[in-house]
Amino acid sequence: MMSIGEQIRKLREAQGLPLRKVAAELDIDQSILSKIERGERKASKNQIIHLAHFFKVKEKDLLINYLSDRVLYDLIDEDLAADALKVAEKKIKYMSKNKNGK
Amino acid sequence: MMSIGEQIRKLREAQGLPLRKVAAELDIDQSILSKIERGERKASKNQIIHLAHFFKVKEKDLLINYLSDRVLYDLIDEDLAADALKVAEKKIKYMSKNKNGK
DNA sequence: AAACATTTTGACTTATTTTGTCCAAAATTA
DNA sequence: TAATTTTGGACAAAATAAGTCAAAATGTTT
Repeated sequence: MMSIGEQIRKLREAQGLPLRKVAAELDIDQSILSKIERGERKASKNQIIHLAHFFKVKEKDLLINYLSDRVLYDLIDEDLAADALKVAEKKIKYMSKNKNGK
Repeated sequence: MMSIGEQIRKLREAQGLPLRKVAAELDIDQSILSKIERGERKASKNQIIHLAHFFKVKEKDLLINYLSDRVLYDLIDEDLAADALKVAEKKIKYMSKNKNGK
């Protein structure tokens, strides 16, 4: 279990690529990618998808990690975080049971 | 189980108060409160706390509902939502186990 | 139905946050 | 130490969010 930033860095280093190369692929400055990897900035969903293709891993794997990080970001410093997550799960279940995703 | 907006509206109507009154309490225009109640706008955390005091309900009750809604907002339209929530829970547990909340 | 109160809608403005560029300093590697 | 890579920060641009205001719509009384 690791953050999306850590995961990206691991993938990049596994290929021995510098920030510069991967950043160019995403068409952003290398400093931003550096910040994304260290959790100082958030990536966009499109960037995550792009990286999944580039590194040849399943979109799903990166996206789940990405989305869970975003969720945690909302709950940072909240001691009700765990409770809120539980309620969110119930709401999700309720929604997907009754409605067609609306 | 209901959204934070629905909950606020229920509380307000239970007191027979018009939007105008409660909005004045929050020091915002009534149109915004209307939108908050219908989920068209998001309330701030401070507004939620203010409302909890005003309606004399536990902060915790409103906050959990509020936070879970925010989490869902991130995950709307994501079919990986349920998976992401599960991972988020694991991360939360991991964090609160090892670290002091940092 | 007229009058009144409340709620909703939308056009518009202002703040705030996010996302990025650029470049230099720091760190790492050769 | 020279070259390469990574990080940090000042700044700009873009996107998002939050608000005001007034009019339209809806609901309620008399």
